[in-house]
Amino acid sequence: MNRERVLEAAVTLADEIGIDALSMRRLAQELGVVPMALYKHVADKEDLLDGMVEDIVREIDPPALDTGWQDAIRRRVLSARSALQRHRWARQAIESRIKPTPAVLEYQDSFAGIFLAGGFTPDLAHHVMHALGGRMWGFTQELFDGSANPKADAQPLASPDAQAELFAHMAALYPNIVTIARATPHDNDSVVGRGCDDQFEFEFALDLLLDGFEQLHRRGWTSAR
Amino acid sequence: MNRERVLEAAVTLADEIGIDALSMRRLAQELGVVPMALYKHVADKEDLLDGMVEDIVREIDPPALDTGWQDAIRRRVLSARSALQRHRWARQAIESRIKPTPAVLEYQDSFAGIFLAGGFTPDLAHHVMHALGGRMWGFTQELFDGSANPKADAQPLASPDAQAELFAHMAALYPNIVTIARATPHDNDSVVGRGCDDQFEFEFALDLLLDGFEQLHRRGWTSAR
DNA sequence: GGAATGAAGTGTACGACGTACGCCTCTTCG
DNA sequence: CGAAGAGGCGTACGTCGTACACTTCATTCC
Repeated sequence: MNRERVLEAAVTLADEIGIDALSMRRLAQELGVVPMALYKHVADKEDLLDGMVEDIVREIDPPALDTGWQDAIRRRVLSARSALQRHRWARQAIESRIKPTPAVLEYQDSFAGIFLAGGFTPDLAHHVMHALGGRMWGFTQELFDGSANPKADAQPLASPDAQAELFAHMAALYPNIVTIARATPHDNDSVVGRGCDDQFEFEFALDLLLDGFEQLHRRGWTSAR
Repeated sequence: MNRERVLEAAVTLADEIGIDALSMRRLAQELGVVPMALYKHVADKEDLLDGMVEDIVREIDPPALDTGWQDAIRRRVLSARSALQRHRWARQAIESRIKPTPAVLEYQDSFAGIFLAGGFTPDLAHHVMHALGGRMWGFTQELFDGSANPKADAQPLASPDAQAELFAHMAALYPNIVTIARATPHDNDSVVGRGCDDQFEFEFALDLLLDGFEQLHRRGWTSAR
């Protein structure tokens, strides 16, 4: 057993039971070993999580070299997104990290490299990377997306009557939300439920930003310091 | 003692010691009461956190009525931002919520209302709200901003020699990051440290998005469904 | 060949944590 | 006055991360 095996087991275990249910004890059990044995390969739980994030980041495709910056960024981000979708816990794990680790720095560096190679000034490259924010990692901050949390199972689905009443209630309290919800295809049954196409929303915002970047770039934008 | 007092105490305690250090036991102690007493006013810890988030959301200014949508949104978002800056733990707390609560729904509803009143179709309003994502709450997903975590104190600050060596090391491994870091004013001493003006970055991205929204709106953009 | 070394795994134990469950002590009201 | 219910208390259980001291056991060096 070595660090690699521990991290690998942790990743697949987190895939199965979620990051909150992942404990040192549970992981040790999975590896057929006593809990304290893990500490020979991992400094503490924080270090374990750091390592897990590193593993995920390394799953992201390297940047494409044969295209313009805009396409390269776009592809890279979408690759990151698909990695994060293979491991639903990863968003939360990434957000909880406090110190950058080598793989993460490397990722950010190559990201910066794409912009610089595309002719961006370091100044502009800096700001656009901030603007991308979490989107650089393939996620937006979606509030209340139960998908990340396994215990957000679909509840028993109330009777049609109760559902109609709930709807009326919502419409009275939150008319604008209901207006918007009505305008979106509701494959799902609930009013508040996610009838949204996450991928579409993600690309919508991403492209909006990328186009904005392109305009600033063309205009030779610079921060007035 | 009542729910209100409990929530209020929880909020100020979290302001002081951070959200991770906030335990039911610690909170009870602060209120001069035995831990189990809290459970008469709060269903469980999740409920406590829900309530705390509600309190914070209610601190956000109501929308301005005498301006265009763009200004109204901008002001509201910046108001949310300042609320979240008064309570550093709030971002993490918000992100950890799983079910929307009334104050949160109300906030989102009034947000939607601004777009709709500004002439946005429900379709476009829907997508732009997704695009704002966490920015609607006044934060971007800043990775590794130790500010949220009190234990990320400035470390002893290595000797100039060691610092130069670290710098050379960074430059070798992460040339692009260093290039960018060099181009930004480094009030701070560390290479990786935050020499960034968070407020500027936030508004940069916000305005980029708002301008993008405006263009889509003018062009009568609609999702091709 | 035998002792020293060090890495890998074990066992026990401690101090947190959230909270179930039952009890007590008031206030309120008929 | 007596019943009821609300608010606070005490104890206890199971879980967590991990400190610390121990046993193995393979490798290395004389």
